[in-house]
Amino acid sequence: MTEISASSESPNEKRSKTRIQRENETRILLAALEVFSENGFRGATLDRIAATAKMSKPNLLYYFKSKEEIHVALLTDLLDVWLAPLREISPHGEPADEIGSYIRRKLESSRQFPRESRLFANEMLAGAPHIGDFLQSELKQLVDEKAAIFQGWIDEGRLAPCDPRHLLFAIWSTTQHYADFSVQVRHVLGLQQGDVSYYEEAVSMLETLFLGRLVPPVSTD
Amino acid sequence: MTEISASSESPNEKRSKTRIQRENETRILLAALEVFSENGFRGATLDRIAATAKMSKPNLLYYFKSKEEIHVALLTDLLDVWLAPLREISPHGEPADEIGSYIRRKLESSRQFPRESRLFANEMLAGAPHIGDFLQSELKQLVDEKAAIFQGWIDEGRLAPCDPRHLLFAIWSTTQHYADFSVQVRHVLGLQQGDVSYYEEAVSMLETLFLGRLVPPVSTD
DNA sequence: TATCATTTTTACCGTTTGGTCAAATCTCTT
DNA sequence: AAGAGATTTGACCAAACGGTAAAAATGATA
Repeated sequence: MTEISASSESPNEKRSKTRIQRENETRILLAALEVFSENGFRGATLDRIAATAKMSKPNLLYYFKSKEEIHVALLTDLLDVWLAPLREISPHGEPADEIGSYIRRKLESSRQFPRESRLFANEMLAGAPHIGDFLQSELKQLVDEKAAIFQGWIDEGRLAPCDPRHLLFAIWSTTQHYADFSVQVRHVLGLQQGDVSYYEEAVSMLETLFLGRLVPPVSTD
Repeated sequence: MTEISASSESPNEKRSKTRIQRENETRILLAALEVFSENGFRGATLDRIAATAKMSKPNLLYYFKSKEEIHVALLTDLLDVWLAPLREISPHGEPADEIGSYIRRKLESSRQFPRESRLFANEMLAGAPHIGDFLQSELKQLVDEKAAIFQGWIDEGRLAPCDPRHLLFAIWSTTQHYADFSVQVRHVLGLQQGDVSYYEEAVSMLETLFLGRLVPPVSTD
């Protein structure tokens, strides 16, 4: 398995990109996101990606020289999206505000980028063969940093005692669930295919859950 | 896509099973669980399943007549495992006890059957092509029933006001996360491959989270 | 130990898969 | 309008894919 490091485009490592190049690369990446996020890396096929992108397979391979290269390109973009909401947590705000807005950012991310979320989930389920390094280095480092902030709040009595890392796990899982398990959510709630109206209820539920007791000075009554 | 309904075994629909038959079917199912749970239905191959089961592919197909039949057999077994903890929730207990023990049952299920959990997650990510009916009928019905219990508690002031279905989503996601995203959990916590020592911390975190405020009369101090 | 059903293997089949190649077409610049 | 470079296509390939047929090997039973 090739882990991601430096991304290199296919036609002409150097010269700036053509209009057609830019258009087609986005089309391919969009189609690939659709297919990879549904079936995972092994379950996806170049034929399906090409068909979704309305493009012949050899033409697709003119822009990305392998299935893996497309996947790596998607994952690279994804990791920024994934980390962005976490980075914003500040040690200077009120715990309730910081956690509350982090939850809202993550939920918003689930609503806006459900396929990216499923792409990430698929990679996890497969054992993170392509982004293991990222998890161990970049992510771990950022989590350590943010966990320290939480721990500080706990020590000051501004946050209920708990394991900061597991608090993050709880936030990640509950928010991503609405993207990754949206089929189940919709079926249980009796909603149609494209209906994502449950996000308002989700915000309310998760704020009640995470801010109700974990952050003592705040009352949600 | 074939939805599951009645399961039929391959050799001899009627006569009782041989020792060899029983042994080989379990070996196959175990190997298939390993492969399907990592790569999903499309990403899994009969060759890999056969290799994992230390069996030739035609021999494997002597016991199950298609890839799909193996998958259906696994999903059928899975659904019972998945529903069991939910069924146990009783309207007669204390909200804090019922929710607390439900969380512990779900966490225990994640620890004991992580591959089953990932199999389920893969099916969700793919859009539930095989168990869509189950979600809409059996699961929805059971959820409606249990949600009514929660709603009763809310009306009696024994549970903080919230959407009962979304409360269930939160419990499902947080508990299953430890099985489905175990790679991420381990990497972030800096643990080794097989190390699942984080489950104790998880119990503690989730009890703090779900029982801290949602259930007012109980104090976790 | 002979017999019969069960189990396993070997050799295969048609299709799908990821990927290549050279020729054909298109686009942009001059 | 012509030439060069960028783009697209059709024909193809070897390997992997899900699955089959029939013979060979094994197991149970009398």
